[in-house]
Amino acid sequence: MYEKYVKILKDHTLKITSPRLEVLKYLDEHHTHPNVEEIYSSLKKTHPSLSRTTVYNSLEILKKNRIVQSLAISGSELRYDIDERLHHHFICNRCGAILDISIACPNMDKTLQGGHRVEEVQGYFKGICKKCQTKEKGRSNNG
Amino acid sequence: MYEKYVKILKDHTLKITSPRLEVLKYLDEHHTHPNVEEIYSSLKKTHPSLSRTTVYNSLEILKKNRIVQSLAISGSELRYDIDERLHHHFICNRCGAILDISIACPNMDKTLQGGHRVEEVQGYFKGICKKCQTKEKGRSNNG
DNA sequence: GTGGCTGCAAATCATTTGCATATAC
DNA sequence: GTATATGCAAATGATTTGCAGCCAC
Repeated sequence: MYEKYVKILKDHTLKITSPRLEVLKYLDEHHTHPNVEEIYSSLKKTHPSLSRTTVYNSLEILKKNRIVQSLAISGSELRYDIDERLHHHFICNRCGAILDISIACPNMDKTLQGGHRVEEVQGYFKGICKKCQTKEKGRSNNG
Repeated sequence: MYEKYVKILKDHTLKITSPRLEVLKYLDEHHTHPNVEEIYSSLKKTHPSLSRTTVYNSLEILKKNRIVQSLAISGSELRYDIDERLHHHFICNRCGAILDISIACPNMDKTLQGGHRVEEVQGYFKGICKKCQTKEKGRSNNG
């Protein structure tokens, strides 16, 4: 059940603790780009002693080890994602859904014109998702 | 002196107020991607009655009118920029500088694979800027 | 004249910090 | 056994809100 996550932590020489395994499992099973509150309140149900601080701590160390990445796309709070390289994100300005975008952006992991070394690229696409467009058509074009 | 900014506001049928003109002028003259505090404390010197709230309000309405854009690139606070379309940003993880990147990312202003309508694209490139790389070489490769 | 804007103080909300206890190795 | 992680409560810091007075149009 947890071997997969144990392995990930071991591979990065991180201590194996319950909160880290749970956070990792949660992100692996929910590719919805949850914020801290969502992760916390969900895990709290089965692990009542869990604290928000620990969720923050766990995410922080997973992030430092490039196991997860944080997204500032929503504006108000950070959202988290298992860090599979080379994908970007779309946020719907209507419903707030955050979707993975698999187009490759050129110039990743390169040195830019000015000589700046790029270590990470995040592409944030904002607009109206398919679903919300359909809804709009449905009720003509008012509101 | 302010005609340029008056025109911008008029073109968007916004009321011409001193805070709006000053914020606009500040961003036009400082392409450093300042945060609210920087804008506020700078303008406060010459306009002592200015309030932080008004800076927030002004930026908000300028943003709604697509005259400025906000960047969530720094993590902790929003940074602002005169909104010239089609440019992206690089942040140096060492010194925190935010630089304009002029490469064009494909797939802007298009409909993505999933049928999502894109209205805005922000590319955040993170790494080590030229200057900081030079500094590092200077002192060998420790610390 | 009036609706929208400004500016103040208080509230909110995500995140961080300090610290005592617990636990992985 | 010890360094590190957890969990609690309090602190911080950016941003928002409520509201009274003011000003652009």
